[in-house]
Amino acid sequence: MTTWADVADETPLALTRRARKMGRILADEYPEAHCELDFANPLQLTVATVLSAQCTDKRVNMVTPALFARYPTAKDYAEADPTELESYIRSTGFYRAKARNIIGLGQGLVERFGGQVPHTLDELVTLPGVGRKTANVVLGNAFDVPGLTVDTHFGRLVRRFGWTAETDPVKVEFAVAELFPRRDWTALSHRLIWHGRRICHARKPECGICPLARLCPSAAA
DNA sequence: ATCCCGAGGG
DNA sequence: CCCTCTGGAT
Repeated sequence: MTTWADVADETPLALTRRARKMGRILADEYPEAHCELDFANPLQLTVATVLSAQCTDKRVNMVTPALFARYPTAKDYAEADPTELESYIRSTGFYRAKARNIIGLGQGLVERFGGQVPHTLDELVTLPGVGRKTANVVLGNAFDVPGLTVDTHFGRLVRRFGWTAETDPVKVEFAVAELFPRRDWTALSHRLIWHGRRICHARKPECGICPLARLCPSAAA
């Protein structure tokens, strides 16, 4: 078992080795882990990811077919009536703010990026509703640019694992980036999120059936 | 630090 | 009833 006392004494090299062992176990456990938002192009993924804030992917996928049919292009969002757009996305929560962001997102894309979703993090985060986490989801899943998507699951798990004690998402991202090669970042993000949803729940983690328990200080308690 | 906001689970 | 769900902007 790995205890918190062990983690406190762990060298950077030992931490890297333990983290990568855990990463391999997750890879074996979730070989099929992938983005669970339904989308057919970068614009759809960007909008779906904006909608996914504080909402399950399953619920986002319930509203996006009608939404994407009604608003096929960035220009359609840019010209959308807020009340009508809200009616499509109401059940995802935060619907007024999300509708406002998505209209601004469409306008930003039309005015500054020729109606196309940009391929860099710096450009993506200039768009309303798109923060670092959303930008990394788009890069990793629409453009095959490696990115760590530090959301609530990701942060909770890596702190429980003792990979970092940081709570600031950007610091968490940089800390985990040190532990894994770049090419693994996107898949690792998916696997952490899948594990968080299936076993390492926020409320009642199922350490008894967790394949990582032997290497996780939070399971030793 | 607080707000935005709806739906489902324990 | 409270907590949580792949956050972001003010």
